[in-house]
Amino acid sequence: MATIRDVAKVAGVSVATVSRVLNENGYVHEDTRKRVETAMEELNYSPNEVARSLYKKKSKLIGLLLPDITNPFFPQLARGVEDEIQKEGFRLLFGNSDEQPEKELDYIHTFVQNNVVGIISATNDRSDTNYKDLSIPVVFLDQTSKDYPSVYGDGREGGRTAAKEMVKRGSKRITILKGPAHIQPAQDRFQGALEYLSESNVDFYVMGTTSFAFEEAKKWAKELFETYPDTDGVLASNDIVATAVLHEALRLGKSIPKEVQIIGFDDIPQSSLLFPSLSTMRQPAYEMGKEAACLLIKLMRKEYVEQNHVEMPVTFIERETTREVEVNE
Amino acid sequence: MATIRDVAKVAGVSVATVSRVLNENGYVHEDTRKRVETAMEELNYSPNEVARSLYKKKSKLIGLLLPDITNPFFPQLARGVEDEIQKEGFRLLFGNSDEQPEKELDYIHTFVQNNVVGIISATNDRSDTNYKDLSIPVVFLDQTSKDYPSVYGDGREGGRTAAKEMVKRGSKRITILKGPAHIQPAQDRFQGALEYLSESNVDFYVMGTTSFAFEEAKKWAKELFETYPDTDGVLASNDIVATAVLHEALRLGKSIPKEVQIIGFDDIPQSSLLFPSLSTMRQPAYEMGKEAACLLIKLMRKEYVEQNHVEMPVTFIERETTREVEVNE
DNA sequence: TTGTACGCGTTATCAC
DNA sequence: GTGATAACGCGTACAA
Repeated sequence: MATIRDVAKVAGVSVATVSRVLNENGYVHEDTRKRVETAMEELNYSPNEVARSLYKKKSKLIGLLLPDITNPFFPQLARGVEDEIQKEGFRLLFGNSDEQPEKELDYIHTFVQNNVVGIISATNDRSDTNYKDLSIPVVFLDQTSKDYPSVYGDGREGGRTAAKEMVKRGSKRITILKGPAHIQPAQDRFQGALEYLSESNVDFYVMGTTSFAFEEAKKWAKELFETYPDTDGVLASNDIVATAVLHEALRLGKSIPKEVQIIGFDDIPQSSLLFPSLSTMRQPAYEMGKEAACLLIKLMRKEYVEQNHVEMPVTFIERETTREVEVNE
Repeated sequence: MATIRDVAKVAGVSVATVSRVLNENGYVHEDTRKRVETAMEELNYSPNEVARSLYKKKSKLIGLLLPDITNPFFPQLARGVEDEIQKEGFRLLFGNSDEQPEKELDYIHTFVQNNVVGIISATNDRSDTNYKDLSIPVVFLDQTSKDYPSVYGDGREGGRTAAKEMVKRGSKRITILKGPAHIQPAQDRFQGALEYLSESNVDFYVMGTTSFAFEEAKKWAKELFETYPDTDGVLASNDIVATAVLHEALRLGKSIPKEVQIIGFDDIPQSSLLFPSLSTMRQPAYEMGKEAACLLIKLMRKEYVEQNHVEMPVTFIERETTREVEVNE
């Protein structure tokens, strides 16, 4: 690895001059610039980011913290973030928290230890205390926050819309699957759905759940149809749970969407591949990632941002687990 | 951020001593150690990884390069890697190459610029030239390599097994979907299947494809049944393609697995959720990730490794797109 | 327009 | 046992 000193020697100048052509600041004669540049070529020089980072107390790294990349909703988010920051020359320091506070704290720690210039976090820690003392910008993703900039889908409205679309399609005894209490977005959707159904004239049940893991979801799906056998519509807290419900309904021989309608949330890639394909509320994950990255970059540059909290639209994706709208309604 | 100097001052010792207790080397009196440790507590000190990295020319970072985390096969790999290296205190510098050589090169560049201690690469660059001049260990993942350590599923045998299982279950006119030419694992599977079918007494067709994207796969699926309408068994190059084939077959009103059997490859999470669920050759992605990480760590520590190339078993997962074995055969 | 010298926070090598 | 001090590679006052 050639250093700036080597380049200086070969070019017959001082390190300061090399640094100047490198960073394109300060005056430097055209001829010397050429000499330096050819020297760089010759030595195949490229500046040491670590030394830079040490001196400037700023790296070109951004920390990305996800609950679990294995959950199909997150790869899209991650790609959105990466594609956006990559354009600006930033790279990703990446970790999964598994929703464990210690892991989360640990990653935040390594982020600052490595001089990251910003953090994007999609974890569900509502306390935010982990981020209190940070001197770098933090953007929360897929999560609302009073104190911090954030990018999230409009869960409340999404929940309302899901409920509305289901009622519009004729379900009369709807079960809402209330997602894990500690996951804010899940609660928002639930609230939205609850609001709408409360105002409507259909019966509904509420069933609590505690995670988004498919294996667990299977159990709730089973429980759902045992406890509320007359359910004719299910508002699932996300697509994974919806998938489990769909499977269970099929297993019980129920006709979908004729006897039971199902609407999921997120529109993860596999939802369109199910059979019947899953009607769902789409969250624009990739765009959300991009948006969060944009926001973070603006924040890092201390540019003015009109809106610290960007709420992304959640749209109904009509597929095969919902019926046609009843026209005479 | 407290520095080592601050700690030294508070503890009334020199930075050298602090460094010694920090790194647990050299002699240091029990009493002074205590003083230093309490000083650290007090200042909430934690060493600056960047400075360390600069001096030692080694960070605690490992570079992970994937083709595309959005492809459902890779999140599992990534998790395997992360879980393993995390235990040893390493963190991930992460990037997607999109199979673009420039991006790949760019990421490798930032990896070395940031003093990573090792690289795990799952890209499909067969040239390997990008990695030639690296002074740090590299492990290829989901990919064979003569020159570099690597971890991969036994594609050849997987391909053979897939073909065998399909023949065993009675398909007589099998179409092999030959995956993209530049993706080695896909070619291995293809070769394996080809081998077996060549030796067997069933007819078969071969159809080329050029990517693993679902939207493209749909077209090939369509083409497949147009070109070879009498196909009664499809050996897909991976689960994404298999899914497309399954959908097309269903669309055409073919009965699965009665008229057409389908076997995928990878066993991505969604395969079990399809309807009918997809029979496939399982690659243990998570374990492969772990294995690659283990290997890399051993390499970094210059420990002896019996085997630079670890081949993981690929197993047949029998689900609903294949029939029962015909007993009287 | 260019060069010198120092500091960024650590670790390691010497003296003491 | 402990303390100066020189690296590590780079950026930047300040001097020339």
